[in-house]
Formats: sequence, structure tokens, C-alpha cells
Amino acid sequence: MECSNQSTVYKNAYDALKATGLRLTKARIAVLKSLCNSEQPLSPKMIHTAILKNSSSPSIDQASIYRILEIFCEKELIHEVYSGNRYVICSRSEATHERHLIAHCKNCHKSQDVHIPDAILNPLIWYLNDSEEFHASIHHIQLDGLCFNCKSPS
Amino acid sequence: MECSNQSTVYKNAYDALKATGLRLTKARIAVLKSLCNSEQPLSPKMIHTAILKNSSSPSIDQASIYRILEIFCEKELIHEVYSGNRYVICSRSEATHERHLIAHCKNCHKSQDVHIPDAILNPLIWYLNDSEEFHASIHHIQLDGLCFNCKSPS
DNA sequence: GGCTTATTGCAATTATTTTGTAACTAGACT
DNA sequence: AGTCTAGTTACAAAATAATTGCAATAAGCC
Repeated sequence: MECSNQSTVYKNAYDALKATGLRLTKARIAVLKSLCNSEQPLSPKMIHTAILKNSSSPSIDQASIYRILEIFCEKELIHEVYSGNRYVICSRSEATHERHLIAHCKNCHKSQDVHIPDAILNPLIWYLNDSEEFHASIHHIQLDGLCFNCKSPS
Repeated sequence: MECSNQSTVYKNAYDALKATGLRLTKARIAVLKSLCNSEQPLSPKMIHTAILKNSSSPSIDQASIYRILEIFCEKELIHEVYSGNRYVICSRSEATHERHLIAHCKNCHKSQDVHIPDAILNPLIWYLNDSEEFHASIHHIQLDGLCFNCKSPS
């Protein structure tokens, strides 16, 4: 909602798009804007709806939006984030009250429990709760990254 | 793949299912088993396929699988995890090389950058990388939990 | 302004998710 | 073991979402 902040976000995103060498089409601009104007992650459908609702935007076909999002991800202009249509059994370690994180490999899509010593995890939990920014559920912190097998040796 | 471990996982999950008071139907058992036997999160479709492939399982209708997953989530027998069909602009802070986490509120679905002091985050990153279990991408660690607004006051 | 080709719109296809209802069955109680 | 009954499921159909091929378009370059 911070207008000055918003435009900074958009300006950065626009510059990043330009830097990729991709053409600056009205469709891509519209998708970028809708993401920049939102404080929550948007699904392709939500982006489509947002663009249609905005009278100043041209109408963009949904197929284009899928393609644009795919390209933007490749170029790392945007991230894909949590949506929630995959499931795992609640962790093995919950029963024993151990703390853990669910680590999700972006490459092979396997998930694993990662056990973190309390000495390391506690400060993070405490910091978050004290900051009042966010209350992380201890038994369901999800890390995105690469598992050991998929981690490139570079 | 650890057989003894697998059955422990299943045994716990089965006990947890029983404890909910839900009926122990063949469909629910089949869904529970397929999740327990998988080391990666499964989509409804994947679960359906897995069950059909398993000759010892009865054939379960996919509509039932959707309903079972919904109920299991309510009862907290399973978690929904990352799947990736929502998008956010790559973070504001990446450009300045600040470290941050993307925190995703399970209630209102807004995401926010959570800034963690290096003193707190570094040990976690270092521990993970040293453990060789998982390589978390520093600019894309995702926390699931509740944002301050949605956090219940209890 | 005209050229070139990356990109989009359109339309059709395929996949996924949801819903209503009749049939079924797990668990409880004889 | 047999019967009852509410909770579940299978089936079919509808709604929604995602993908694809190709002709039309327009962005960037001269």
C-alpha cells in the first residue's frame, strides 16, 4: 500500500526485465505490475483477473500469462512459492516433540526433515516471535533449496 | 526405503488416524500408506496413481482422494507443502544483497519478507551446509506460519 | 517507415478439481 | 453373527485450470 515503495519495487522489476533482453511487451508489463502491486503471491488465474479488472490494462489472454510466468521464472524475475496442493505425513518427529524443518528440494521435489539443534533454531524462533513480524510454526518451517544430491558441485 | 522406518511412520500415522475418531476405511488407509511410503510430497493425482498401481490396494476414486486429503489436513494428520503455482516478484532486498526469508501466512496467504539478523541466520545456514543434508538458498527460505495479524492471541 | 522474428491471441484440447446423489460399509449394539 | 445407521465412497457430470498449435501481431532494429 506504500505508494513510494510500490513504485520502487516496480522500477526494480522493470529494470530487471529490461536487463534480461526480453521484449518489453504490454502483456509482460501488465503481469509485472500486477505482481508488484500485490502483497500476496498470485496464481496465474489471480493475475489474469487482476489484469482484466484494471481498466487501464489491455486484456491479456490467460495462455500468455502462463507463458510469461514460465519465462519470468527462468529469468529469475519472480519466485514460485507455497500454494499447497501436495501433501506429506505430519512429521515422524512431531510425536517425539523434536524440532525440525521440512526442507523441500526445488530440483528433485523430495522433502526431508532437517534436524536443527535447538541451540541454532531457538534464536531464530525467539527472534521471529519477539519481532512480532511473524509467528513460525515450529513443526512446519519449510525451507526451499537444494538437497545434497541435487546441489551442484560448483 | 528404510523398511523398519517406514512401518514406524505408518504405525504412527495409523494410530493418529484412529485417534481422530474417523472411520478406518480402505480408502483412508490406502491414502495414508501411499503418503507414508513416499519420500516426497504427493499431489492428489500422484496419490491416485500410486494407489491404482499398487495391486494390493483397492481402486479408489479420485474424488474420494480429494475429500480424504481435506479431512486429513483438518485433523492435522498431514501437511500441505510447497507446490509452486503462485508467484511473487523476486524480493526487494535481493538487489541490495540483504538476507531475508519469505514468510508465508497460512491463514491470510500474504507473504512478507522477514529480516533476520546475520547473527541469527548465519548459524542456521552454516549448520545446514555443513550437515550436507540440505543447501538452503539464502534468498529463498520460506517459512510457513501465521503473520502477526492472524496469530491467535492465545 | 519497413523488416524480422519473438510474442501474443484465439480456439481447441487436455488435465484437474469440485459437486450431488445413490450405494455402500465401519462401527456400535444387540 | 446379524442388524442398524450415520459416515463414507463411487460414479457421473460439471466447473475450473492448464496446455498446445498456429495465424496474427507488434517490439526492436535498421
